[in-house]
Order: sequence, then C-alpha cells, then structure tokens
Amino acid sequence: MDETPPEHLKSAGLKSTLPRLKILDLFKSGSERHMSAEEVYKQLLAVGENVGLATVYRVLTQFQQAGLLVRHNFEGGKSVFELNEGTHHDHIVCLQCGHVEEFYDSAIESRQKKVAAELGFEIHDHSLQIYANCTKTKCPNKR
Amino acid sequence: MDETPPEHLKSAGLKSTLPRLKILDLFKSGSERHMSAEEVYKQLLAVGENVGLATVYRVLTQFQQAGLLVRHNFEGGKSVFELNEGTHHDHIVCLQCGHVEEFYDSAIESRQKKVAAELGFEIHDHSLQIYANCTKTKCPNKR
DNA sequence: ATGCAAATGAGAACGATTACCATTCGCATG
DNA sequence: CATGCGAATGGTAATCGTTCTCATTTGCAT
Ligand SMILES: [Mn+2]
Ligand SMILES: [Mn+2]
Ligand SMILES: [Zn+2]
Ligand SMILES: [Zn+2]
Repeated sequence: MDETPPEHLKSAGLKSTLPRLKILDLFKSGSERHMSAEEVYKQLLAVGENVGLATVYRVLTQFQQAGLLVRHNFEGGKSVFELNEGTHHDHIVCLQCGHVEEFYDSAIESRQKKVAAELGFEIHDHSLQIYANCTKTKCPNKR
Repeated sequence: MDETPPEHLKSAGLKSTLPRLKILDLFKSGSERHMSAEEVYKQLLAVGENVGLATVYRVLTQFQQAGLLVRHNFEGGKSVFELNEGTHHDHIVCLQCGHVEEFYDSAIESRQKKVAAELGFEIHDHSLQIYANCTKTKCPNKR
C-alpha cells in the first residue's frame, strides 16, 4: 500500500532507482520512525531486498541533503534518520529502553533565538535531546 | 603557577600519576577550554610532555566519571571535554570558525523539566547545542 | 630499598562511516 | 525494441575516533 512514486525522487533531483525507492518506502511505511543506517540495511535484508550497506549510507546522506530525511546524532555514536515532515521537533530518549519520544516546545524554541541573538549569532539550527527514564509502564526496560 | 596538587586527584579516588597531573593542569591552565582527546594529546606533545594517546583517552574518561570533567558530543563525531565547574551550561557553536560560546537560560532549563514530566519521564540530563554563524567581527571565518 | 598492584604506552582491534572502482542500471535516443 | 553513456550500485579496502591487549613502568605502602 502507498508505493512511493518515482516523482518524489525526481523532484528532489535524484534519479529513481530501485535501492532509493526501497529505502524511501521503508521510511514511509516501515514500523520504525527513527532508524540508523545499519537498521535500514537489516530491515531491507529481512524483507529479502538486497541493498549494499554502502548504498544505504550514500542514499541516506543524499536524502538528507535533498531534504527528504533529517539526521540526528543521539548518544551512542550512530546517526539516526527520520522522514522530514516539515515540522521541527526535538527528542527525549529513554536511557533504559532506548525509546524515543518527540516533542515541540515553542518557549524553548523562541528562547534559543533570543539567546543566539544576544550573543551576536545567526542561528542555523540546533540539536536538543533530553535523556531520561520512563516512569510509566510503557518502558520495557530492555537494552 | 597554580600547579595541581595531588590531593585533587586523590580525593577523586584516582592515584596521583604524572600523566593525570599533566592532563588536569592542561585544563586548569591551558588556553583552550573545550578540548578533544586528540587536542589534549597534541597540546602535551607541543610542550614536550609525552603521554600516550591511549592514556589520554583513558584519563579523560576517568576524569569524567570522577566528575572532574564534563564530556560533550558536538557535531563532527569527536567528544570534547571541559573542566566541570559545577554549573551546567549549554553551547552555541559557530559553523564557520568553530568558536564555542557558553550560555545558560533558566527558561529553557525549566521548560525541559516540564516537557519531560508531562511525557512521563524522569530527566537524567540533556544535550543542547545551537549551531550558528557569528555575525560580529570576532569570527575569523576559518575552518 | 623492596614488592606489588595499578597505571602506562605502543600497537592491534574495533565499530561506524567513507572511498574506490569494476560492474550494472536508468533512461534517452534512433 | 536495441544501443550507448553517464550515473548508481555494491563489494571491499580504507579511514577515523576510540577502546582493548599486554608487556613494561610507576606510585606508594611496607
Ligand atoms: Mn523525530
Ligand atoms: Mn562549556
Ligand atoms: Zn528544537
Ligand atoms: Zn541546558
């Protein structure tokens, strides 16, 4: 359902190839919203799709540059990507289970602008992650 | 001036060795406030002190665990460390020259607590960096 | 001065990512 | 539909930051 039409890629200036379509589909219809290169690679293998790891890395970076994906650097050294749906948000990461929750707080956003302005900087972007522990039942406490 | 007395290390549960003293001194009296392992290593070489790179990595981690240093993960893949002076702050990094400016905004801090609480998380810590361009004269525009 | 556990340092190993490069693919053309 | 060519792919080697291994040295209590 909801196959990615080649136009999405073409309009991003990327020619429509099989690996690219598969990767984009994975983000559009896959179960995980935030994925590392390795995770994308394994998910594809699991479905019998064979895409080289090098290609996964290359395509993820291209998608990011084209604005289709956003890259985040959470702790742990590996980059994770997610679909760019136009609206900025930040993340809260559970230290026990690794679960990622998204949030947007306009007060935090506007304060950042003010801080930067006061220091004589022109903001390009920012990276905010809260590291925390789930207190609710949902945390399976794995990892 | 201001040689680091061995007591500082001992009270942190670390035995006072030459490499540890040299590294701590570098942070206490060196010119750079935020340094990566590689930078620490080179600074020491430059002064004729030689400390193995493995030791630098080991000691930085130990200092962090002992609470003497704080580790940050700015973009670029390498960890940077700075003296822990007890007060939390966040960073704004110039994309052109790499210059790092520190700031603390209590509104941002308290909003983070509220966001986490609302989502049912117990905050452990957070990481906030603003990436921006110097508009003032100070930015030498290198890098 | 002596002994021994802890620390060091040179280099190997590691995980994530990128670079290389021969082969394959997408697609425009006749 | 066959052909051609430049772009894309994917296996592998290389790179980068960091950690591990282990033989040697050091700090420090005796
Ligand atoms: Mn997200
Ligand atoms: Mn700082
Ligand atoms: Zn934000
Ligand atoms: Zn903060």
